[in-house]
Amino acid sequence: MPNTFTSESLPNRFDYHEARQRLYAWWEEQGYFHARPNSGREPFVIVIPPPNVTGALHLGHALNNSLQDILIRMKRMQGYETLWMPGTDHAGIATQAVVERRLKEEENKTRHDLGREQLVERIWQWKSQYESRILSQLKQMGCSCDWQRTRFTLDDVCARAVRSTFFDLFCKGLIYRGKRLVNWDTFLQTAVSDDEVFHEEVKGNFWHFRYPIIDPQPGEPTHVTIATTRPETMLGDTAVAVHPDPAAALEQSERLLIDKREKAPARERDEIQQQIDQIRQRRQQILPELEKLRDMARDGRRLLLPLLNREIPLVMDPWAKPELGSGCVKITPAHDANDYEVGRRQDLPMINILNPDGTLNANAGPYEGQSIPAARKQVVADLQAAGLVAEIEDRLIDLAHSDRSKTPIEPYLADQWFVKMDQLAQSAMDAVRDGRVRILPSRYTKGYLDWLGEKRDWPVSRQLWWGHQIPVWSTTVPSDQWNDLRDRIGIPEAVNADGLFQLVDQPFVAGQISEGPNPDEITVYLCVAPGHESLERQLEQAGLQQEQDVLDTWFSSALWPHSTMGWPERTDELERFYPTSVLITSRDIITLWVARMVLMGLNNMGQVPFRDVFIHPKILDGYGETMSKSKGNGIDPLDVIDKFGADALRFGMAQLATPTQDVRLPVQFECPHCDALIDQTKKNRELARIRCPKCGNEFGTQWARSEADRALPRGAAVSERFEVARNFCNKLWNASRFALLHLNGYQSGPVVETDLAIEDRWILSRLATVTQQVTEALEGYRYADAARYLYDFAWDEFCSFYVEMLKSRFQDERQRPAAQRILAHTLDVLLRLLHPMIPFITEEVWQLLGRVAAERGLTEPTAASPSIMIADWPVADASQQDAEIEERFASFQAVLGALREIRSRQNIPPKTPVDFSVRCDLQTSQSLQPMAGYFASMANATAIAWGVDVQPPPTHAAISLPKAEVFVDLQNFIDVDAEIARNEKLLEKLAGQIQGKQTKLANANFVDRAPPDVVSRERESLQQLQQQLGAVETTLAKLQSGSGSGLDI
RNA sequence: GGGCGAUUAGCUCAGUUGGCUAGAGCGCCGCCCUUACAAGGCGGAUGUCGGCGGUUCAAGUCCGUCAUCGCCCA
Repeated sequence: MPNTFTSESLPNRFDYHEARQRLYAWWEEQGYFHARPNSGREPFVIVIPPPNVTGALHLGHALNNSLQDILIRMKRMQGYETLWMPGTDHAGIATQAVVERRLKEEENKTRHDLGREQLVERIWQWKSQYESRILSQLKQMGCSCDWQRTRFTLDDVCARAVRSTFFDLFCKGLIYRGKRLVNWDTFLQTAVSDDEVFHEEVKGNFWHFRYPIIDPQPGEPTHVTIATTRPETMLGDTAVAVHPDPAAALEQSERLLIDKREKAPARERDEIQQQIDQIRQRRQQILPELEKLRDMARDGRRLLLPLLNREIPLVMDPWAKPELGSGCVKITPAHDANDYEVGRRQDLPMINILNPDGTLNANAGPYEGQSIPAARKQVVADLQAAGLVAEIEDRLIDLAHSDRSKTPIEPYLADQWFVKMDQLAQSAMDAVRDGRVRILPSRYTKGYLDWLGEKRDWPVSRQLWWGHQIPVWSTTVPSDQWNDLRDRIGIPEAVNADGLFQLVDQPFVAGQISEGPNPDEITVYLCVAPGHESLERQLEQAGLQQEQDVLDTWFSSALWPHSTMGWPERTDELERFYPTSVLITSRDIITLWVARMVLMGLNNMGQVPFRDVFIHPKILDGYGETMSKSKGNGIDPLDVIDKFGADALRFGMAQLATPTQDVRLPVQFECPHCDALIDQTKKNRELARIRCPKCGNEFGTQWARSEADRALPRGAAVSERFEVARNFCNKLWNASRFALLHLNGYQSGPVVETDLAIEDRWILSRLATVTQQVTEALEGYRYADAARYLYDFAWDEFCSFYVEMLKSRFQDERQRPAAQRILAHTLDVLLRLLHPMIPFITEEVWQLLGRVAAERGLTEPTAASPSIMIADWPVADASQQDAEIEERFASFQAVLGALREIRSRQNIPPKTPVDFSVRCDLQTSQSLQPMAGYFASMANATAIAWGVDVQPPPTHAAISLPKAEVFVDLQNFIDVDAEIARNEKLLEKLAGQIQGKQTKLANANFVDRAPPDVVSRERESLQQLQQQLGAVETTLAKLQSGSGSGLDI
């Protein structure tokens, strides 16, 4: 390959598609991503928050992973042995739901048609498809993960960790089985967690029913009225409750309302007053009856549950609210969360009336076999026939739906496995409280601690087929066969208080004895340690069965920081890379995942899983809504990469990563015909086809289903926010192109002090500062700051000034060698600083630069490393930071700016030269005069006079700067009116500012009490303003007198 | 109901611990296809910093309050 470049050999746009694939493959080949536990370097480790294999990655993942890679790449360059552990999560319910839904849609089959084994096989197929899609997305983004270590939460290594953990917790007595009211998805036939439930208001009714009282005494009510939104649940009623002290309860709510009324703004008071009046009314109207019912409840009186004719007690419980409805409430402990609590308090039977598929079971008597809606209709009709329906109200009902199947959730009493959380949660709280784990930004700490502080036991079983099957084998025997069973499988005589034991001579099986489902039955649960399949077979031969349920996905995710490294084996990886350095994730899984990782890490490893948790913002669309496929406002990172390049995607992400909690990213459709960007609206995002307003052609969207729609070319959803980053990359490419074209004949060698021009010293000073700022910003997770420092430096300083100024120096044979060395060095450092954010373009330029300038450096040039990925991270050289030079340069920039402004205001064509003079002190003129050539090359302006005594030419435009006045001779072009207008406006502005300062300085309080340096700064600035004002006044006077008598004053 | 956060230019956002004349990108206006870059260059216009009150010599920044919006928990 040639070692010189021509403008033909270097395209003026970076071909990011071609370079991305070539460079990534090369990096991987070189093994740069692979971490070696025995390198002796200090480790820096991140485990990826494993994406769900449910679907492809979206922009939120792109943000999350960009931030991880940026940090990993910087740390790698800083000399750490870096490990970025990749992998994916099996996402139990989500993935199974997706596959089941497709099964239904495409083959009209349910999972029961397939059976467990086949369904799981289908899900594995889905998994491998999406896993490779996800990993490919990460690779296209440039992520430098250690792919040789890729894990999956359901693979053998992770499975072993899960089993070991479960066995350990079981032995410690932290696992138990219990009844619990769960959110039952009747479609998927599984419990779903609260996080997988969404609430939606639907139209419904509030039915008021009357339950007869058994043998009412004279003067007593004959019926109790209750109300419900779900009539069929009355079949599971086991009591009706009345408040134990309705008078006190009414009084209390009245007090609260009065209190609220006092504090409320005026316009809300009326409404509150109405509520108070209502309570007072109730006290008159229904309190006597409620008190009577309360007394009857105390006497143990009973009601007859209609339709089933079951006797149920009237109980006293504060859950019954005298201020609502009739004041009495039906209690259905097996189908309502609040009633469940009442049932526990009052020791009521809990009658489950549902089958797992949502039909009614035998407990529903004549309604057995009906679906919920059918039963609801029938129950209402039957009650109506019996004359027991008091009223039917229309009402909006807040109904829980399953996120996965979109069907209504039924509260359902089921057997579940739990993890006791008290000690585990405490350990995770302590780790954050004492600083072993830092959560950043720190405001998220509170949520973490509050959540753990509730110490609610963790239900870990899921009625699914996709996941880690619970490693427990059980059997139930009548108590008279207990001894037989005990002998058969070797249960010891002695068990501890919780019924825990270890099998005789068998340390790999722990067990627990508990009551069976029926009286006089005993159930024994045996948990088997991993790696003992023959024991499992023996238990099965002895008549025990393995639990059908699988574990909550988060159970395996919680182990991720150590399971991925091979725990429970004591691997080199664990030894070297645990605990990890930082976890980078988004706030919605702080409790679900982060907290659980901390407590599991502490339980299994005795050490926290990571030092820092960095929480990055969440990406919303332009309307402030979370992006999702179902809304149609999601963006596929690959579409962004396609349009703007992976570097632009990453740089854009870094720019977004501010410490706020959300960032908005307006979404556009890209017309596939003309590339126009069309703003996405709430309307058009739901359309299957859109007509481009620019070219008039139609394109399809993600909603295209019909054949005609699908035949249209697809319009990708992207965001023009990445355009900024793409333009930046292009700017960098072209600055690099300039450098490469001008480094012909480059020879490495030390740069000596006398070689340095002011602009060299300036750019080196700025470079040192930026190096320091960027390093500090990234180390503090301030990505957006780091991106801004680099953007501003590269564009506004390196390109706009330094490169511009080099153009004339390259014309000079004597200056060229040093200028080339400094340019090569500056570009070299800049590329390295930018590499973590925009790895592809920086590597490409690095390789090209290596061909013309293989050895680079200021004092001791050395050979550049073969890849920028493994080049040293720049270290700021404080000795190059020079405040005085920066100040001098700022004066230069100010004068240049004044010249350009005057030119522009006066509409002087760029090619027309102008003369100017500068009135300033000696020091300023000495520092600016040597830059005369740059005024010529950058503003096409020639300096004709410098100094204190400079007088403006007769016809001129002037700009007054803090340290100088710039006069441009305008005898050929002046536009007097424009100049007068500008000066008048300026005059007004200056006068206002001076007024403000004068008032401030006239204030004795300010002068006495503000710090002296602030006061003197104010004085100085006032003086400068006054000076500028004087200059403007003079100019204005001249212009005005001149305008009457022609231009040539 | 409790908690967290946001509100700064037409749009998307920066503005350390209160202290020079509140910034950027996009968009807009004017001039320029200048041999690194029109995905560019040069210049310009645009803000009662959500409202009200308070603390302070000094408030976009601190406190209170109201309004609007978002998220989390119950």
